[in-house]
Amino acid sequence: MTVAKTAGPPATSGGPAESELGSAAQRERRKRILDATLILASRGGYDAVQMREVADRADVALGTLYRYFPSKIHLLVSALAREFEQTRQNLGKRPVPGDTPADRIIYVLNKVTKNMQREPLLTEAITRAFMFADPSVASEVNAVASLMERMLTDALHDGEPTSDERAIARVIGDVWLSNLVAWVTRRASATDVSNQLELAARLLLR
Amino acid sequence: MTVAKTAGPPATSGGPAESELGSAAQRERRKRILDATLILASRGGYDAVQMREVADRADVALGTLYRYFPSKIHLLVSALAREFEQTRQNLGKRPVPGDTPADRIIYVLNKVTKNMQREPLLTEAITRAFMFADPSVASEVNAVASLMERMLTDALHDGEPTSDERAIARVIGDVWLSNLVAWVTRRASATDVSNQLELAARLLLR
DNA sequence: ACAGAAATTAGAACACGTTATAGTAATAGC
DNA sequence: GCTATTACTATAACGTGTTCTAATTTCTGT
Repeated sequence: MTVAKTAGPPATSGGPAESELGSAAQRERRKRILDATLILASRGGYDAVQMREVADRADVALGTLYRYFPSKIHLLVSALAREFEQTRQNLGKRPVPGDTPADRIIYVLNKVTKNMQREPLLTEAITRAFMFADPSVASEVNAVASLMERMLTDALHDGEPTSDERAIARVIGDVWLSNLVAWVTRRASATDVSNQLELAARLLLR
Repeated sequence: MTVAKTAGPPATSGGPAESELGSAAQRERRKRILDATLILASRGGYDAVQMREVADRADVALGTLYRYFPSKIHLLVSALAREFEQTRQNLGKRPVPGDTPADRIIYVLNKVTKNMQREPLLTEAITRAFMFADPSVASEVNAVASLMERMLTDALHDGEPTSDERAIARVIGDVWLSNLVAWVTRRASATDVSNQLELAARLLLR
């Protein structure tokens, strides 16, 4: 006889403002978990993020880890979301340099790409999780995707983007993602990625 | 003391013509393995492709399966390569209909997309494998990627594509891949995918 | 302050990809 | 044909993601 699930802990997905869910202790736990995840990921990539190890480092029981993040994929994608949020805030601080929309987009893309090259193993871990996600992670993945889209449309100009611009941003986001995957699997070098992105931006924004 | 690896069986990766590697019995085994893989994948998706089950159905020992395909990912990507090869041959039979390059590209994209929607679980299995691949699968992945690129440049017109055209084809391939992933994870509907692809094609080929 | 509910813990248990081992069959070079 | 090498089989074993259980702690409402 199946029993209704318990109410559950701070939901993983993207409610209004994650920072205010649950008690202080719970927010602390969540933070420790994500911190441990990022440390392990930057040191050893996807394979090094082992659930038992994450739980240990975060000082929570394995069961608790799973209560907060129902799978390794959820965990990594959520970690990505947190990082991304931060990147975007950093970018948002000052206006994007560049004279044309294409230049500004390329600037943003290069910035993000360089960021990821600084932590290749972290990028590998997170990218693979992102790409391996199944429907149960859809909301987290969508959160990241629309963050990306917003980052790109913001680079085009101030204010609301037109629907054409949003389409362009999405296409560029797609190209970026594909190239990220290619880079992670070493099918493309860093300069390959830059070139491809620049080329795509110029093709779309001419 | 590490001993040199044995010569090994029919290599998985993309030599000149796969069909002629190894003895007839080996080619048979390889075929049975890939057939079993596709059957399981179409029935239950990625998770249903279990190595023990594949080996059973293909009437080979588990060890043999691993001798032919060093991992589940290799297996699925190789299965994809075989299918893709076939799709391309089907497409190649008659000239692509459509008056403009954009129309022809869109035609091809819709064709491929419809194909994949006919076997959603198979597509899910294969897409996830493709996206989860690590550097050790790079050559197989590259083989599929360039097949895709060729399919798209062929749709533009006869003969050798210019470098701009190849860039466009690659961008469209990227968009296609991203949308495929989105479709598989149910973040995008079939019509979403069609629309996105059409939009991208028009933006790039105007 | 207390009872009941929910969350957390420690640890066993399970599933499936992968690796390792020992024995048997097929094959190739002579 | 004979033997050394290679391929294959059957099966056990291991690692890590995930689930389950029982006991304990923390929280919540009164």
